[in-house]
Amino acid sequence: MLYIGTVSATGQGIGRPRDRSLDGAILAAARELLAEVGYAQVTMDATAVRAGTSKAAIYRRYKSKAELMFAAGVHGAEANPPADTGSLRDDLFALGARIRADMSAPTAREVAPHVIAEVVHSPEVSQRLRGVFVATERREIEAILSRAVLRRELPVVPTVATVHRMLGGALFFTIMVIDERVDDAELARVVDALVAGIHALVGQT
Amino acid sequence: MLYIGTVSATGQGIGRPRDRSLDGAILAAARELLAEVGYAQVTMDATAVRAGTSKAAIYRRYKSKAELMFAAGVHGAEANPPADTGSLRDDLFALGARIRADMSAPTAREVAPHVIAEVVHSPEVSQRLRGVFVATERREIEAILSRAVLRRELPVVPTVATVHRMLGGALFFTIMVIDERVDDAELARVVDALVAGIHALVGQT
Amino acid sequence: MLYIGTVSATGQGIGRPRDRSLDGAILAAARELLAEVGYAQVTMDATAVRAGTSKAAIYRRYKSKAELMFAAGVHGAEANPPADTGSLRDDLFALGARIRADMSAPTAREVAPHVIAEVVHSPEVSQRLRGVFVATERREIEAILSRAVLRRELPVVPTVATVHRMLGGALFFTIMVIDERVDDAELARVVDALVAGIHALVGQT
Amino acid sequence: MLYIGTVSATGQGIGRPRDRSLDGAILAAARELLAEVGYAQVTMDATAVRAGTSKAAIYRRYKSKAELMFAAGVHGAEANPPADTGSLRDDLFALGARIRADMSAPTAREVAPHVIAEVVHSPEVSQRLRGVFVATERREIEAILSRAVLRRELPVVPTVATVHRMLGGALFFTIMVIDERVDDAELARVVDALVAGIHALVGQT
DNA sequence: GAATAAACGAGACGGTACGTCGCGTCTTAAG
DNA sequence: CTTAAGACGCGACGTACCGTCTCGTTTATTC
Repeated sequence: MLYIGTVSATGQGIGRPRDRSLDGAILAAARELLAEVGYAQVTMDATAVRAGTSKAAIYRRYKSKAELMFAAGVHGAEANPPADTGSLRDDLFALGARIRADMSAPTAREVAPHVIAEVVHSPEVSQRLRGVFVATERREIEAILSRAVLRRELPVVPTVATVHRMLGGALFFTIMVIDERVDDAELARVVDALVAGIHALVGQT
Repeated sequence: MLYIGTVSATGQGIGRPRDRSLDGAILAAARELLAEVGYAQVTMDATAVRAGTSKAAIYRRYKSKAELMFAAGVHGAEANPPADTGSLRDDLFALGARIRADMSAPTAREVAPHVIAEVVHSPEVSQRLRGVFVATERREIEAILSRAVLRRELPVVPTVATVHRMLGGALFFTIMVIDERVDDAELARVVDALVAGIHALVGQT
Repeated sequence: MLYIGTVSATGQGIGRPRDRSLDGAILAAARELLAEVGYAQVTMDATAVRAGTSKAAIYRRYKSKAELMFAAGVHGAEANPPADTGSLRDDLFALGARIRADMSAPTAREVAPHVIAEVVHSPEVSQRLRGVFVATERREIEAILSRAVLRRELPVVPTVATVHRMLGGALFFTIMVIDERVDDAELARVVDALVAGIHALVGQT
Repeated sequence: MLYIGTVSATGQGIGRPRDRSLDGAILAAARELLAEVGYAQVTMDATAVRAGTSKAAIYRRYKSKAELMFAAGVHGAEANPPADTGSLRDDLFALGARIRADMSAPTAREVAPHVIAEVVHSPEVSQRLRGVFVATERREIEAILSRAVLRRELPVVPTVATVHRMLGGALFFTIMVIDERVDDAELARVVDALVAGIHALVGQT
């Protein structure tokens, strides 16, 4: 879900080459600890020990604990846009189901609050968040809405940001803040209401 | 907005009574520092100095920095339910505007992420959050929806939780996560879509 | 052994009179704790609780922890000069045995090091120590030596301070510093050597 | 004079080696502060600042303030046994003069009381004290007495411990407890008495 | 008998130091 | 040049204790 990205250059060239297997070991160790003890209790020392390496190796790859945690909180950030289901309603449901899954991942639940805590202080984090994560979701929503227009379900594409807010917000808020699970029935209610809202936004009664 | 609550007992009874003026001084100091330097940079020592007291006095009232920050992040938690505006749409707009204001407060923006970070680990925090903050908002929404039913705008009261998720979620997500401001026009779009969604939920076309 | 003395005035006169039973309760509590946990681990709060009273009552009697500990470390400071045994050697042995007993008392062993730690910094403590404790012992030694002169064991009274240093020092050093017990045989050796030394000091071969 | 010894392992081997220059800086800082403000007023923070380092570096070397103070109270513990002066009396005077100097050192006067305060509670401290400090002095006294036997001043070597008690005790007691200076005349009196006592111990009239 | 004045218990208060912990950097030897 | 190991500077945390204070209450003496 989140993708904030690592920072360090590859370091290819002269000298001893970087041990690529450490990349995975470090991330795996970080993810495990994240899930086991939680963000605040993860320490760089413990991560290094778990990964069978040293702090120096970690700091050569991530410039801070926050960077490492961000990286560890990311699934793969791979763009796997849900396929066309044939209707606006089902497309939104499929997207909602994927977002729900992403947000429910333990590592995501650990890391997300700390990312949004930094948003206020770091324009850079704020921009990376919008540029990668938000932009991806909005692109997917735009694709879904465009398909609906092609399908003649909608006359025009409504404000993408508004749709995004309502779908993503409802899920984020419920899962992260209210700490409730979203079952399929509830997701269906949200999506149904959202579809009605979308029609209202584009001026259909 | 947030109310997590202090923990310490009142201490009434025998012995020197708590200096009630310190309660305010400590909270004020914490709020000022929170707004000035941000959650992570607030220190208990600095708070004590700013409040003109000592760490011991703070720890007599809050059992950790987190508790103090939570308390400081609370506005007043006063229930000031928006008055009846005469229509469902305007009632929701007014409520949305108040929630927007609460969430935009600097102290709330600082503290909220840390609260939701603890939700996963502390059932107690989770319950306090739901029991106070969420319950209050849902009660207000229920009142609004009930008035709409009385007004014959709606045939029955729809699922309150769903409405809450969509309104609160859209605002929280936009303000805290996406880090965008919500102007009146955008709030109107959200509320309009939500009203349409509410009608859909209760089975009107 | 040590007598440093309490400080507070009696407080007789108008108002509620001091509860004299507290005097004993406080001292007893302090002595018990001193023996149980040691000087550093005795706290004023614990002493108050043990004595069934409050810190205020203690601080009305002693102006600091050090004062209380000093008082608690004192036996009775009662002057009970050993009776005339009939010979210099036996008089010194009897005195040595009493000093040995005083120094071996658990409370004395706890308090004495802290008293001598203050000697360097507080001329007042230094003077009180010399004026009460040292002066008493030297008076006793002078009495013993005078009796020996009367008995014709010695031609004149030697330097009292030197005799005091050697007897008191040997015992203090062995018990407090070297942490060895002084049995009667060893005490006898010390006293015998001291008697010979005394004769040397007054010029007898 | 006192040697209690540091505790931490050398830390030789892999990893960044201990900065040996810090060892000296920390000890020097501790000694300075000890002499300037006294044991109780020395703080670990101030010591760290004075040494140009951090508390962590100190605690890596000493496991508590007491350990550091003990180490700082030690002169050099270098065994510099006084040379043969040609007579028992002068050998003892020379040794007494050196002990007097050691005990008069400000750091020793500060630390010694606290060491002997711990003797009662810590068998380890008690043993270290006896094993290093007492053993060294007794070895020196034994050497002196053996030379006297070779010189035919004495028929046999008397009980070393008794001689040690009387010499060391008289000095310790006078300097640390009674808080009086020991001038050469007084030291001579003590030594003369002691020599007579030694002869008595070995059976000469 | 009421007023006064101080002792009492309980416990909060300001201050200060302790010892611990984690971050991110630096330094070594080994590869 | 990377790695493993671990020391380093920094700075905050939460705890503990001292000696003071502020209450409400109790207990004598004085008016």
